[in-house]
This record gives sequence, structure tokens and C-alpha cells, in this order.
Amino acid sequence: MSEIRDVRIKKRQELMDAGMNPYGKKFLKTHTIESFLKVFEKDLEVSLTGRMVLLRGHGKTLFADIKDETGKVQTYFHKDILGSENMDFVKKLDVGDIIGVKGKAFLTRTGEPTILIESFEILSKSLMPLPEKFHGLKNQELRVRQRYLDLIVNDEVRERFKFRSQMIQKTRQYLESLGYMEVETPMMHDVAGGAAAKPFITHHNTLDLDLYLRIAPELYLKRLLVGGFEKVYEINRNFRNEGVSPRHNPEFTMLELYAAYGNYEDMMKITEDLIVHLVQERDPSMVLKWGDHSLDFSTPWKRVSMKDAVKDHTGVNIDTVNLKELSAKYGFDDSHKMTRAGLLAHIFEEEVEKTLINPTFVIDFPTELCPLSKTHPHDPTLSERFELFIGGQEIANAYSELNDPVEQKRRFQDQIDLREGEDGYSIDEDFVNALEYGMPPAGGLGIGIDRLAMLLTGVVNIREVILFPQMRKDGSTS
RNA sequence: GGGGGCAUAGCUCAGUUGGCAGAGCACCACCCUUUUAAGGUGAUUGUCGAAGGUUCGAAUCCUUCUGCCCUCACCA
Repeated sequence: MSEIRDVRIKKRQELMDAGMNPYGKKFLKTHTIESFLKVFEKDLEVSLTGRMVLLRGHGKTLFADIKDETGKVQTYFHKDILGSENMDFVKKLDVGDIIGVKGKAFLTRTGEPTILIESFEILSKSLMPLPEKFHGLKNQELRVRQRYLDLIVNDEVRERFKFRSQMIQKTRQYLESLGYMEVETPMMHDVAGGAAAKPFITHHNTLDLDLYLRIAPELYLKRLLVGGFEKVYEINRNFRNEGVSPRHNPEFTMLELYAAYGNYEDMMKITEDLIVHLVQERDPSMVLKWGDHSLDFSTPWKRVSMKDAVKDHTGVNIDTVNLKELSAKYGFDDSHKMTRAGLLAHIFEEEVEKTLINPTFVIDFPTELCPLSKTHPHDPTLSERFELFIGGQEIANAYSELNDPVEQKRRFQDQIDLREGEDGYSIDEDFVNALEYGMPPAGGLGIGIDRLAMLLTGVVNIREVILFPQMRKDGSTS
């Protein structure tokens, strides 16, 4: 129905014809709505801006709720104050219009702080109707495809994205306070490394060069350790050409940080400290509701080896169990390269991950699953690596970084052999070369920022913490 | 990619056994000078996601397609 739009286009023209610009310019406001409400005082002269979200006509007057980034306030257009000519302009206003107002504060009979408008400007005439005032916008698809409407109408959505921004801001402050330096490394890689994932492929025309959108910044950040920076971090996007799900978006935000001369124990401490710091500000009780779960962030967090986690949960002792029996049970057949380590990881993912609701560090990963990690000094089959699980999801992943170039190259080659024939996988020779110059021992950590934001805001779908998550092409008009 | 569910007015939603496509809000007109999802009177509002099929007759049954949600697989 374009009738509403037609009516508004007509009003737009009538405003212009009457000399009132419906798309105004810079407007100086004295307060945000939040700050106005805080300092409210009768007869205070203020100017405010906002979008009209609710109109209540009342004879020769009009109440309009206007909303800015910080809140909502009632305004009052009165014919006796504005005069009949201005009141004609008021009749051309609609829900959705963005206006600037000047006026005097007062309290209505019922005690509502209100601005008695002395003058106003139309800063943007809205042509499209907003979603319904009471039920708002619920349609999942529209909420994402037209996120701007979601943000206008659904306050809790706007608050959630504000929180996400503050969470990242606090993370930066925390890391800076520990002496970490933020860096930016390439998004376009000629070798897709640092994680096991399918990359997106793109092409540089002038250089005639196929490039991969990065799947992880890891190998570049470690080059910086070689270069002599001792504490670096990066918060930015990774791109993985894989399925979309309530927990996966093709582009997602990752914090990676590296500390020279440290190890994965340091990373465990920094992970716990950072997340506890963020949770504490959210809710000092340290317990957050998340979906059907309640997450208890009280320290110290549980630590369990992968072997023990599997043993405790399934009774399977991976070192003594009959492999054939077990692989049959878990759907492994001869076509898989079945090893005890591979099977352990498989059972862990199938049976254990989803049960790790309160924060749990899983440690002592089999080395063959950790191509970038140092091994335990006393047991080379295990690596100095942990993954942090909260709410059954992997939130963080960290190692004592492997800094032996010869061993690193051998492990890369093993990975390539496993993925024989697949495109996009090759050894980052320059990274190995960098290691040959000497990288200090280091702890390295990655934290999934979107998932952390999910936990801290209580939502179970990643698209609720990503402003514009990936969607298919809109099929509604075809 | 596999399996299940959903798609009706700008928004939120009803729609019985296949029998004239509905409500609330929004919009429009009129009334109303402190309302609070204001109120009152009246009017308008549709490619029932798309294309086929069955039928005297399809929003409703069948097929295909598109999109969204859930789930499995890949993965963080």
C-alpha cells in the first residue's frame, strides 16, 4: 500500500510550498533527552532533537513523544503558543518525522516531564510508516533486513548493540592497561592460514593475484612477535566460507592477542580476568541468564583435561578402550583416518562440549590437533593448549605458541597431507621463514567477540549481536 | 547440502469442513486545550510469498520455486 507514502509526499510538497523545509540542516541542541530528564526543572529552556514515535492529537493541541539515542520525552504543541500558521505545519507532521524543538519544560497533571514547544523545525520528513507502536517489529527477517527499523522501534535491540560496543571498548581499555598494543594486519592473505577453515577467494586485478579473505590473523600477529613487539592484539573480522547457523556468521569478530615470553597459563589468567571484569559490570552477582541456562562465572573456573572430560562424561578411557568398537559407536569408519586422538576429539565434540555450561577450561589437547602449539615438556603427545567453553560453546582458544621453525614446517606439511587435493591450503612459507629468524616463546589467545557478546546479553542467536548478519538475496519480490 | 516448520493489509495477528478475505494498530475525514498504546464518530486499506495443478469454486488440497526459522553436517 503506497497510499500512506503518497499522502506524505503530498505533505512534503505542501510544506515546501509554504516555505517550511522538510529536510532541515544542522540543529543545535542543548541536551540529549536523557540529560534533559536528569536535570529537569520547571521552565527550563531547552532544545532537543528526535524522531516522533507517537502522536496524540487533542483538539487544538498535540502531544508527541520524541526519541533520540538516549531516550524518549513527551513534547506538547499548543495552538496558543505556536499560532495558527505554525499549527498548520504541525498538522503536516507524522510519526517517524525527525524534528528539532525549542521550548520550556513543565510537568503535566499526571507528572509527566514535557516540553511546551515554542518553535520547531522539521529535520527529516519520513515518507514510510513505522511498525506498529505497541507490538513493534517482530518479524525476524524484516528485523535483520531492515535493521534500521529494528533499531528505531525495539529499544532492547538498540541497548544490546550499545552494550556490544561498550564491551569491546572495555576490552581495549583492559588490554591497553596491561601494555598491549593494538595492531592491524592484512584482511587479504595470499595463503589462508592460522585456522582450519574454508576461505573466501577474491582477486586483485592490477597485481593479477588471487587472494583469500583471512580466516585468522594469527600468522601475521606472530610475525610481529618476531619483529620485536612483545604484546600485541587485534580485534577485527575473520571470514570463513562455511555454514550459517545460530552460532555462525561468515564474517565474525575475533580478539587475538599475543604475549612474548609467556605461555598458555598466562592466557588462561587473562581470559578469566577479562571476562570476569566484563561480567562483573553486567551483574555483580556473577550469574547471567542465557537462554534456558544460568551461567555462573564465579572464579576459579573449572579446568579439565580433554581425556578426563571424556572419561567423566562417557566413561571412555581413550588410552585403553577398544578402538574398533568405539569408532563403530561414534560413526567413524575405515575411510576416516582413525587415531585415538582424532576419536577423542570427536567424542569430546559430540558428547561433552554441549554439557560445559559454566565456564570450563579444557586443557591438554592431543598434539596432532594443534599444529601451532607447543607440546608439554614431559609428554609430547599433549599440547599446551586450552579451549574455554561457556554455555556449551567454544568461546576462547589459546596456546603456548610453537616457535621451532623446523617443527612448525613439519606440522604444516602434515596438515597439508591430511587435506590433499583441496584448494586453498598451502604452507605459509614466509611465516616459517619468519620463525627461522627467531620468535620468542609466547602465549597466544583468541576470543570470539560475537559469542562473548551473546553470553553477556543473554541471546542465543548470533544475529542478535551482529548489526547486519549475512542473509540470502531477498526473495520476497521475485 | 539433508530433515522439519513458517509466509494473509504498512505493522502485529485471526481465518472453522474448500463456499463473498477479517481484527487491532497505522493511514484519511470530523469532534476534542494536560493526553499516556488518549478518547469519540465515520471511511479506506490485499499479487493471501511466486508459478503451475486438482475442483463448479482454492488463503485453505497437490507440485515446483523463493525467502525466513529450527535442526543435522562443516565450523568458532
